Amino acid sequence: MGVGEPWLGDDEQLLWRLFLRSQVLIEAQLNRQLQRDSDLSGADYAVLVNLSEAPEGRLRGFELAGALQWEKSRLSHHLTRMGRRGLVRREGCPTDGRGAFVVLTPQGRERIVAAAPLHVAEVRRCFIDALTPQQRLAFGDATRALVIALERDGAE
Amino acid sequence: MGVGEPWLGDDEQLLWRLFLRSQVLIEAQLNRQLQRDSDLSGADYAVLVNLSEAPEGRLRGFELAGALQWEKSRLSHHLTRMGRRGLVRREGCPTDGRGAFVVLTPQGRERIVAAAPLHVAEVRRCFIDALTPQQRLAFGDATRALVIALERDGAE
DNA sequence: ACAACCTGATTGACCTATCAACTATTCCGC
DNA sequence: GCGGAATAGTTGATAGGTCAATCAGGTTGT
Repeated sequence: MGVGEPWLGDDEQLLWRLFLRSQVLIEAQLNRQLQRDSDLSGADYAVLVNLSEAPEGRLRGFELAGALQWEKSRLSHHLTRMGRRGLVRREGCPTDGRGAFVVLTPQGRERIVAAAPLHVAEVRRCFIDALTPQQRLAFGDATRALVIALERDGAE
Repeated sequence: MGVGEPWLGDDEQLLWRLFLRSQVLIEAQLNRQLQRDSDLSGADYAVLVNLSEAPEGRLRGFELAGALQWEKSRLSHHLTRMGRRGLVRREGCPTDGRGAFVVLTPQGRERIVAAAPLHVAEVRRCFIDALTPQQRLAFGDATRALVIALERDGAE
């Protein structure tokens, strides 16, 4: 036994399946809301939030990719599509010839500013308000432990 | 402010971002492991697990779609691809002319039997063992509340 | 019996994600 | 400074996901 049993116990199994299910449900719910109210995908929203929080609405590609935990090629394709819709723009980096800045356009900023309150309200409704204050504390504690373990693991 | 503030407080914001991040990280980690060790995607694995737990490794399409919470068209496309790889097979339903059974092939069963212990070990390593027993209890409690709220919401 | 409707499933078009290969630039050791 | 390794980003092929349309087979009401 010592190091950990190979199989999961019933309670562990249940916990894991609950977690998987919560992910699927909440992602679906929030994507629906974003699409319906703001014509944005969850991916679009995540990109726009990151840019809008950066100074002058601009980030280097690799910074954005890191923040989102996306592959560079996914980011590149996605930015091309968002560029076509006028949400972002690419700009060369003067100090590093390889690199590029991703810049929020004025329309992009308008869109995220309009979308955010509606989205936040949905997050509150589906997530925050579904938990008691005690549950929120305990949940945050456990989730933090999880994230820390996973990030240590991923960093290597 | 009674009904709930429009914006999220710092602690709420943090909780939400932790949750999002935990989802991204754990999904990525487990998909990587499945692909590397067993040449299966998370979706493949989920299908195979459901079939292998069903009597005789066979389920009606709509049952499988329900269990996975997938759209029928997603399932259909995915089964076509898995069929090409010899993991599953379709079979007509004698008692309902519209319907079809999805059946685990012998190779499919081999694959899931080989994949499961490795995958479970990774779930244990990344998820179960990253939490203390107290954290697991609290996490399960909160996640259950979340799932219940989301399912009530989705059902209407 | 038969029309209207519902259900289980498939298809095709389109959008998104991943992987491997590639280009261009910078960094580093010597 | 020069050759090799590492880094930033793009591209194209392919796999996966969503939506709307379709189809065949059941179900229900009259």
